[in-house]
Amino acid sequence: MPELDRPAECARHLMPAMDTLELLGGKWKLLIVLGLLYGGKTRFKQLQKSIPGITGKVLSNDLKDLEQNGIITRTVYDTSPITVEYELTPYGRTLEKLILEIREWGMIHRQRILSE
Amino acid sequence: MPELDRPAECARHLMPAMDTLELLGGKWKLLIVLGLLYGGKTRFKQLQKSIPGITGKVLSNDLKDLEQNGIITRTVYDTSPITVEYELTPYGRTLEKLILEIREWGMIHRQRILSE
DNA sequence: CAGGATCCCATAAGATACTG
DNA sequence: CAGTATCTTATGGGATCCTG
Repeated sequence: MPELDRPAECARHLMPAMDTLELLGGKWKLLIVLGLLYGGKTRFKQLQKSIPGITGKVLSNDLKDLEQNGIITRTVYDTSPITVEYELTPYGRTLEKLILEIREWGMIHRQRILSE
Repeated sequence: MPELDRPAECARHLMPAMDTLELLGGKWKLLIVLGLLYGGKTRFKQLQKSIPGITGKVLSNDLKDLEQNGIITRTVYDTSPITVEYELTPYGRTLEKLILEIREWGMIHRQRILSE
């Protein structure tokens, strides 16, 4: 039996996971997507309020990043003052299962911590 | 219809996700767990080779962290030189579904990127 | 309202050398 | 082999102020 081809193993097993980590990495991105999953189309300020602790700058940066990755869309309305709404794309919504799973595990983990 | 109780919403929806992020956060922890999922009981050096790019220091730190969180066990064998093996705990294995899901999404994402 | 511009800092992570 | 110690750097993120 030949040794495992490590580089190939890496490409097939680890790299896709790294891709996801890169896309949703950082402290807030996943929570932003989660917020949009629950809130639907949401304005900037409203989104910020739904994620206690996040600053405007970080939210702005992360939203840009998510938009460039095709996860969300940004729509500007020419009101006065202007309003901007963010929304998950269909592609972004493919993250739903994953994110709910992450949250689910966290809930179980919380039970475990509390019952210790 | 009353306004949503934001703090409570936060606690129920966002905090569990943050918990998981904290536990698996950083650049490598998830890959370490993934490596142990695939490789089973694994020695330090072997684990390092299975995760190209990770340095000994980071691997060591992350393993300590995962051990303290009950995700993995560390077993020292009194050979010469000593060998140390790491293994997922049953609790750690509850992360399997989640981690495979993360990888799965990354694979689909990869397809999407390549076919653009 | 939605964010850009700045400044600042803590910390994660990399490089390297060393040890029981 | 399985780490630890030390140093260095990059950057993610926080705080604050400003603007169309």
